[in-house]
Amino acid sequence: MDMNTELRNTCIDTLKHKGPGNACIQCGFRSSIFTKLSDEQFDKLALNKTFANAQKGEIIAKQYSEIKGFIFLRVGLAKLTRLNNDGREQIIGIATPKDFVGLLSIFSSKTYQYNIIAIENSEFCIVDYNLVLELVSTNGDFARTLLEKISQVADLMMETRLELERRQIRGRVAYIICYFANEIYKTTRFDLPVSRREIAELIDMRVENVVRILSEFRRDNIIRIEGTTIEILDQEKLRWIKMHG
Amino acid sequence: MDMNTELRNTCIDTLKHKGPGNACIQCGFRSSIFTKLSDEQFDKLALNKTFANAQKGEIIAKQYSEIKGFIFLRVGLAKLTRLNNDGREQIIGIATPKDFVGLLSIFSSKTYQYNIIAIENSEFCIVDYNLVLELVSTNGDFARTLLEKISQVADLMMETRLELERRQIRGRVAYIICYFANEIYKTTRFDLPVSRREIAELIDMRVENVVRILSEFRRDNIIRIEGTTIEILDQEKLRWIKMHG
DNA sequence: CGCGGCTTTGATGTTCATCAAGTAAAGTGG
DNA sequence: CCACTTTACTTGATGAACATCAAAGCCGCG
Repeated sequence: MDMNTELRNTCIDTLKHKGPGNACIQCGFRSSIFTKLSDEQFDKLALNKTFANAQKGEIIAKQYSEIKGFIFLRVGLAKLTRLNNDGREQIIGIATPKDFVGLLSIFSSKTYQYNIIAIENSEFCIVDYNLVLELVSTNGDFARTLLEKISQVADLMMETRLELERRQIRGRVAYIICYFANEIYKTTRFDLPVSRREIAELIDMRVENVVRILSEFRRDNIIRIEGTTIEILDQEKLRWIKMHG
Repeated sequence: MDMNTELRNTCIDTLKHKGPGNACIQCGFRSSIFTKLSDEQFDKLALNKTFANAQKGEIIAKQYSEIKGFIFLRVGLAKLTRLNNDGREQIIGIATPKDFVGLLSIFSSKTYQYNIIAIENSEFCIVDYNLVLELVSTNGDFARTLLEKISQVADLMMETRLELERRQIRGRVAYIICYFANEIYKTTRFDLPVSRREIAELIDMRVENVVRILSEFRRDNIIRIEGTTIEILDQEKLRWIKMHG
């Protein structure tokens, strides 16, 4: 966690510095969607943002609560969830570092459409909502960047849902394991940040079946499980199941 | 179809008129997302748009083909589809009059992410892509309107997918019938514009099961079916199935 | 007429949710 | 520190929901 604390210090420092153009470079905040802002505009933004962190399991934002600002996830992982009418919790997606969490629906409503809950200890910045709106109105290039970003997020989200929908349980579990390995941790061996129940909620299946498939994968030497750690042993076979399972 | 031809004439007329602020009022084109444009800006847009129509079944835009412009559906209905890796056609959603079809992913890629196919005889306008981009850059208020619109579309799309996902087949079929009745035709008696197969693709089920459930609904006097016409007889029961089925 | 596409119904097997029960791990209060 | 509760994980058995296969009727069209 050396890098994380270093990042935090960097960003907190820049809050005091407020040297034009230097702020928040290392944590990727500026390069995420704010490249088209002038130094003055960006500094104003940087000064009006607040820093916060959340322990694993902590709620960062509640569904239907008023939107206070844009949430930029600096370090950690968070899940987006929503409560169904029938009382079941559904996980929409997972936010990774450098994401603006819930960006997609932020312009359509005064309230968050989803719960945002940390699934790893997380650090994030909250940028004032009205300030961003003002910038959209006054800086067209920034607005265009934002449009592109939102469009990308939407595409990715739909793609994920549609891909999951058409798969059966084996394919879905394989999909999720690959997702964590390739998209998030970029390694074949990682600590699962979510419980079996959460995996089930993420792929719209039942806990028991998720467990069953994981056991099956283990029995077939496709993965190894040690506590919360998962290691992919047979990438080929897993990919095959992901595509055809 | 009197109203439709009237609308078409209206819009085609305005192309010749180009009187500031008067163009395309009746077909809802301007009020959709262009309210924040100056009259000059809007007129330039209106002059650079092309009018087209598509017969039922005709392809308006192909997945992965280059984006020529923003497609504004004036009259008719269109489905958004995509081809899965396994060769199955999946229907993402249905576009209704006054929709900018595929707006959601239009800023993220140079190519259309979905097929757009007319499921009723349709009329649409295509607005030049680069012109809109230019307007985004130069008119911040317009950009903001666009952001709100995209955000709404994204929310609605996700909502629909998530709602469908968690239902079983009876609930899904009921959901779709209600959707056509309430959202599209706004009457309890209407002509289904889609085949049984298309309903199946829309709700991610098999044709046979869709047919079975429709027959079941008919047997239980929930709906009446005459050819392609569907009439809802027991709205209460249908709504109940939609919610709890 | 005959062909292909769409629709419909029945029979059958697979997949998955549910129920049940038990183990392990982790927190809680005395 | 230990009994006690709670929560997560795991496996098996059973039934419900759905896909698949098969077959037949219908309709439009060349």
